[in-house]
Amino acid sequence: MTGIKDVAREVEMSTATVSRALRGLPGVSEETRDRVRETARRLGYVPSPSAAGLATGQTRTVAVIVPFVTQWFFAAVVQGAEEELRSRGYDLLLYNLAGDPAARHRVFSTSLLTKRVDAILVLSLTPSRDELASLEALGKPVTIVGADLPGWATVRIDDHLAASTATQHLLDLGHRRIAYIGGSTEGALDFTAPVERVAGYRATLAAAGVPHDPALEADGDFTVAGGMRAAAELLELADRPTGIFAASDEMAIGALRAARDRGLRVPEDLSVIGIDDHEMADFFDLTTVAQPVHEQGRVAAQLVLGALGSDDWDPEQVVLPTELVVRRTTARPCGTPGP
Amino acid sequence: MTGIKDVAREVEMSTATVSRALRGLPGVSEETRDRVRETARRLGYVPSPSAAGLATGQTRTVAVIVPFVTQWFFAAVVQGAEEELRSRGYDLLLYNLAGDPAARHRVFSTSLLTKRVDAILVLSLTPSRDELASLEALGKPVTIVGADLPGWATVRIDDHLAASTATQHLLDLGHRRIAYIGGSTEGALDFTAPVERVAGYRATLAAAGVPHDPALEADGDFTVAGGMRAAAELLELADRPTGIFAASDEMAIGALRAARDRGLRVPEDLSVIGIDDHEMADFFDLTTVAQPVHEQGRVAAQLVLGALGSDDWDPEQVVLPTELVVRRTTARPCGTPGP
DNA sequence: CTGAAAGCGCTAACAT
DNA sequence: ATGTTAGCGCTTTCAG
Repeated sequence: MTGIKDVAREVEMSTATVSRALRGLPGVSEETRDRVRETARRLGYVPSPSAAGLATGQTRTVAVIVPFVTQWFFAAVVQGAEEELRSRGYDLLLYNLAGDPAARHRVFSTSLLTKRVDAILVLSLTPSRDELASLEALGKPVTIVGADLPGWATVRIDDHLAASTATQHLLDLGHRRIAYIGGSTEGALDFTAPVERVAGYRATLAAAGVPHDPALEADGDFTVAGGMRAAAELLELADRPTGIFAASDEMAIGALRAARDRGLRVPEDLSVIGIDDHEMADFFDLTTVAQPVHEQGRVAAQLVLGALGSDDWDPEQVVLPTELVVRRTTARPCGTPGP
Repeated sequence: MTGIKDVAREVEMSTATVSRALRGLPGVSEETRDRVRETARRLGYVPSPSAAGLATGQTRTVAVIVPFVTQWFFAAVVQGAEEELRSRGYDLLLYNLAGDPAARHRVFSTSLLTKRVDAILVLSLTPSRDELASLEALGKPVTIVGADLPGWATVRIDDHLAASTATQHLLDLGHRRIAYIGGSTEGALDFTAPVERVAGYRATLAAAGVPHDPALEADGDFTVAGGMRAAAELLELADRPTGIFAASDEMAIGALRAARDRGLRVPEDLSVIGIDDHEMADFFDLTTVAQPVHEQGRVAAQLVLGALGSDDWDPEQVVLPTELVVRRTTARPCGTPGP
């Protein structure tokens, strides 16, 4: 295994010079730098991250904590973050919680991450008070994707607005019986999104003078199967909804299926709208409120890397825009006169 | 930041003893061990991976190289691997190629990974000759998921058999015009699967005495959109197929949509079968050949960790079973008498 | 069963 | 512009 000493010996210089030359530090003649670079390349020299890390206290690695990699949304955010990190020479350590509370506890509680990474990206889960304290205690830059946490660096969409946009779209089409499929607003993995989205739904309905009907709110667990179950219930209601707003595209897709199973036509008998603009949304002709998924990963990585640069970091709160994408699962309810 | 010295001072012992005690090495009295453990816990001591790595030459980290994290299959394999690795105290460094040839080249060519990880997991992409040479040169345990590479540790399914099972299922139902949607068999990310699957399809057809028709083979790029495009072409054929075998569920789902767009009923007018048992397969009532996805990740991790234990490693080739899952997208072609 | 001391491979002051 | 000299925090002989 060739080390820095081998390179130094070869160019007949000290390891210090080699180190400086290779890292582009000032105080090395151009000629020396070239010679060192060339020699290092020829010898196949690769610096040891362990040694460099021990000497500098930096690992050039960031931890990405994600609830479920298998969910498209998270995978896409991870991908965005990975691109940005790699382009800046950072490695990405993946911590997949996969709904395991023990895993979650381990990752947050012990300072497992302290000496392992330079910064942390937390995806779409709101850390508990204790967990926030642990994160803070790490004394490392942390960026949270998908949560609204004053004082912390966050990147997210305006969930309240997104929900409002979706609900308003249905209202504008003439719907009044509008159901909501969301996720439980508490639990081991408590996102901010569920809370804000249901609030946006309610507020928009209220603003339109539509009375709130708790029977129209169902829990779809943010999965296709859950969305299907929830929609099935809603569609059994005596006074069934004419429109369903699902807080995620996956649940909306489940709702589509539930409608089909009952012989309901979409959008003639039932309108369905989601949030995300999932990979498969176009495929399902699903009307949705699109959010920049990949972009959230990139921006989060940028934020956290920015912090690594300057020492007086001001945790920024980035809110990325959403956009209504009208496809073919929403229309005026039957019997409504056209515009 | 509390280090091993702090713990040593506290228990009034040498750092050597503390190190031994904490790592469960022999030669430490039970009493001392307990006291050290307790003190370390109290002080919130966490060993520095950089320092330990420098001293031992081990990083307790494994690299996982994946073509696209956003594809469910890969994400699921990663999740399986992550669980296994974490349970054994290893960290997972994610390298997402995302179709970027430059990224791929960087990861494989330079010995970037040499001093960074103890072992490597390569998912579902067949390394080129050069890449294999680089991997070999690392001198670290490597396990490849989804490829059949004699001499290397691999875990995969029998792709030929899976394709054969799918094709035979269609044949058994009475289909004769059976189309195949696969992926290009060459390219930057050349999997083993495409090659083996198309071969299985052809062989099974041949064995049944069905003449080979190149017009019935289309490229679906292993994506939903690609599957839809490919199926659209196939269904425009004058003598169109009565059955479509897609080499992945995502392409099969695309085919389903293409059929629907043309007003074809599935399975009455067209049978469709895939491979994977994708998360959404059940939802689409898709008949498929299921493969153990999560399991492949776990087993791959086990293999590679096993290698880390013993020094005379015998690279094992694990083939996991597949299973035909008949749902409701396949049936006898119209006009065929029942059994 | 425990301790002293010598590194692991690199970086960072401080010299020159 | 380059070299010398200490470490970084842990593990590991080798002694005792």
